[in-house]
Amino acid sequence: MPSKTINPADWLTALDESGFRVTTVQETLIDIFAHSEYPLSAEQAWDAARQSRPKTGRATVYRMVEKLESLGLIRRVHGYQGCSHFVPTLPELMMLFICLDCGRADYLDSQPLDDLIQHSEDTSGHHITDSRLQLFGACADCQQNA
Amino acid sequence: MPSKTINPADWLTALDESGFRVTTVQETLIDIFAHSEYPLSAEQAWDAARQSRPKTGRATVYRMVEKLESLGLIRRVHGYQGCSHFVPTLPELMMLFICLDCGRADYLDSQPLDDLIQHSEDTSGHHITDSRLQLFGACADCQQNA
DNA sequence: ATCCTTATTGAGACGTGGTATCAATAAGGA
DNA sequence: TCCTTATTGATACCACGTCTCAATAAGGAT
Repeated sequence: MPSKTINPADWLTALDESGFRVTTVQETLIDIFAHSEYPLSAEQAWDAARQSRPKTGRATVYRMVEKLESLGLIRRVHGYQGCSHFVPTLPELMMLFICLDCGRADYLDSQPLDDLIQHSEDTSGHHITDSRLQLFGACADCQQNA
Repeated sequence: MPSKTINPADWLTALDESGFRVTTVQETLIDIFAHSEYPLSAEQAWDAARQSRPKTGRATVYRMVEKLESLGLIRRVHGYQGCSHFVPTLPELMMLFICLDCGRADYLDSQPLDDLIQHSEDTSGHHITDSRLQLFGACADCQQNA
């Protein structure tokens, strides 16, 4: 499982540059998402947030998740315990693999997907503007330990 | 947009052969899903069902959707107005394209996806057991009429 | 055709995930 | 330090989906 290189400070900068105020809830939630190896739901993030910041409100967490997603900092994982879990986005690595044993996310080079999209456009005549691909299975580690 | 070849009678046969009783609600709902060119939510299917069969219950529709999905007769569309819309499954054509203009579903040959998965397994060492791919954009027709 | 068993249904209560409202709080520029 | 206003927290609310259970209706046996 490759190590992730995510810097919470960059996320705060991104929020700041988008014209949002930087608050303590944000720092808390960004820390939670940026450091999670596992897909997290808003509800789970709320639980986590209240451990260090008990008065954190539920709506705030949902608003924050929406904001982080719209800024492209976190991505929704479709089909892992529903469609409401999120993982941090890694730039340039858009293909997402989730291990169904340990639950961890892995990021794969998106070039094959880009190629697939190009090929599909060429053969179908459609103009493809958005895609989502989710891969599930057993990661290399879990296969070995099975 | 290629025409679909879906036969509602086959769906009833599939239910019958799976040991389920064949009922009038089923016929109604199968007709609705099998003939829809657009992704349909359970709620929408419920509305449609009550037009011809007013006493149809909500839970029944949800149960039926679950059954049809588990039999592989309909597929969930991820990321088009949420993740709770369904389209009929076309065997062998697993890649799904949704036009964001007209909303219609189109089915693409899944070979490129199979290749992508094979390639990802080879390069990542993960064993991939499940995948979902959704493509969105403007279909050939809508591009022309734009 | 009729009966009998039991899967399926319909109605409505319920639960959960997510949103809207609004007064209170706190960023951060003046 | 003050002032404006974005953000927050509490809570009411809503939508989607599930559970329960008595009533219904498939469909095999007679």
